[in-house]
Amino acid sequence: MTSIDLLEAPLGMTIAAVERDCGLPKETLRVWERRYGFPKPQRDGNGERLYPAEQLVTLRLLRRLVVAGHRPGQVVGRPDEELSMLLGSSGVAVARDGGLEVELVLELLRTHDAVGLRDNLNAMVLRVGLGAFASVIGPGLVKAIGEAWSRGELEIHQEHFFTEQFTTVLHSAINATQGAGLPRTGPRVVFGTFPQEPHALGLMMAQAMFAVEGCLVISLGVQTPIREIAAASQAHKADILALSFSSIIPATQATAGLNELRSLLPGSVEIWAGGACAVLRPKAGLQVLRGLSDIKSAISAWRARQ
Amino acid sequence: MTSIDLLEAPLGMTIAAVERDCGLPKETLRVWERRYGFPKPQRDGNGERLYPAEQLVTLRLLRRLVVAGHRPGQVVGRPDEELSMLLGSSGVAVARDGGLEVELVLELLRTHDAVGLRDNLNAMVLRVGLGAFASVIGPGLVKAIGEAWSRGELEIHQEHFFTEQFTTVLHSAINATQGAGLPRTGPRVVFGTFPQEPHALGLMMAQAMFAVEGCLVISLGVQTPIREIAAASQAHKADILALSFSSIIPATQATAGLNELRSLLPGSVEIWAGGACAVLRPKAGLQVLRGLSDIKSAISAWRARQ
DNA sequence: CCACGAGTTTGTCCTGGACAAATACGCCCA
DNA sequence: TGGGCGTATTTGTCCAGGACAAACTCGTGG
Repeated sequence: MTSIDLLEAPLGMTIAAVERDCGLPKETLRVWERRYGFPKPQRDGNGERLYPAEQLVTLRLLRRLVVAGHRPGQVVGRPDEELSMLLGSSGVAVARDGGLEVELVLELLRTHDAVGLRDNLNAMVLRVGLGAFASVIGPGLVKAIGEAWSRGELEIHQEHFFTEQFTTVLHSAINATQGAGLPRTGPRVVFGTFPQEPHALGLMMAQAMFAVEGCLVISLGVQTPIREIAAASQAHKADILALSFSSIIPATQATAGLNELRSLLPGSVEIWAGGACAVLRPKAGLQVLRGLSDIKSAISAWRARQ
Repeated sequence: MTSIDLLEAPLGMTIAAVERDCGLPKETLRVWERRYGFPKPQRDGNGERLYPAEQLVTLRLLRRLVVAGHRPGQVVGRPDEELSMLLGSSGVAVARDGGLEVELVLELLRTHDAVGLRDNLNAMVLRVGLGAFASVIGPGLVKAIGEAWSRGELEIHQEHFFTEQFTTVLHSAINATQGAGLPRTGPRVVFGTFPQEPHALGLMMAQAMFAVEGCLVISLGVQTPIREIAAASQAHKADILALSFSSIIPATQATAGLNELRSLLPGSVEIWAGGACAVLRPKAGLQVLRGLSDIKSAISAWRARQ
């Protein structure tokens, strides 16, 4: 019941707020400070850590590097410029290659053009179709905006605003595909994420991909306890349970959770996992999709199996 | 990097697994053990806690009770039967007065009828209009489902599922009102909630009410830092900043945050607050809306003032 | 009946130590 | 030179027990 970090004081954010913001557990933040001398937060009157904004920027960089495979001992403590260089060189080629759509959306965000953003997102769906929007344009936008944010080129509120608009447009399109009377030719699919996984956009884009293939999509939203996911899959008589993993979820927890789910569900329910979490491995009773574009063919394969 | 808590070992689950499963933070689990003597997990060879399955069942009951308002000191340590009874009786003057829509939706949730729920929600919007749906039916549904959940009549996953469907339908309707070319006669309104406020449904219903009145709605979603809310309001040249408060946010923090926002924003931006948080009081530069139905007349008053 | 102050409860934070899983490194052998 | 394998280092997570402030309860007085 310690003070909630409202009005994120100019002095800094509490350790809990940093955990939320950067996705680094409190324990890791403390042990990094002990071992590497960074982060070095100030302390409030009660000796509690207060992380200033600059260190948050560095921590976000560090997290991306660690996720990308660098070891903390090698990168924690280096200056920001060096970290950015490492990030740039560490594969994934920043390269503003996003295409026209990405440039357009970034410009609309920079100019705070709410009307333009909504109209253009809706227009993109109509122009290229929901499938291409959700599997190509959407991931490109999400990636580019995440990178722009971690480079400090976008404010938090601009990212929030984008997420909200994107969500609205996607929900609207998904709802339209599922209307009464439309034929349903595909499997019943239940969607969810693990309790530690708050990232909703990947899940929604996956939903869209299944929806355009004529599936019945049943979403639980994000952060559902594992046995609730299992219970929902059975209650809805799902053919497939689709789970989304971003890179923030530790690989060990992802595999542990998947194992538990597999043991809770009958073999008739297939489990499909996808997302940026690169460490997932297919095994008996678990199908791993490398990207949103794989969904179409995976559904075809499922149909063939029936 | 501790052991993977795979398939709920017969000996028990690690503390991290319990945190995920029950939603109780590790620190709370340890301090409950220290203070109340429960939970009392076994220890592995290394002295680490291993929670047996029975204690997990109790912990899930306890969490529901605490969320429902019971204090840990009163309930931790009681036998399971007693806890279940408390859960059953904690319904505060139930009164299933919800009307036909509420009964219908509860029944659809009980029978896990995904298609029926979506079709009926969409049909309700068409039948009564978005305004009545968002100000009358929506709040009734949310309230009834929250109560049913706290009585244990609905599972967590059923509530998740409802939230997701309701969100999709509402987003779809809001998106339709804001299409290109439609006339906009009302103010520009930015929406958000404070960082401690994760409840999105109230915010979305408010959005819908403003949208049907011809406003330009610009949502930041939930849990935006206060100075990001202020920055967004100015960047989007908002006429009104609309904030939603559920009852989970302490009144002191709500007022403190509102004061800070008022001081950050120019007088030309009105601040409107609403939601279940009953303690809000209007003051200079702050308008308090008692319910979603007040929004229509408040917008008329705003128009008259211009 | 409501407001206010003292007392209790409760969640979160702290330190510094420990350990096992994961990773890197050196070595031997082909 | 290159590929397995045993050892050394790194790193995330856990532990105990103490502390404190926010939130809540309850009794008192206007």
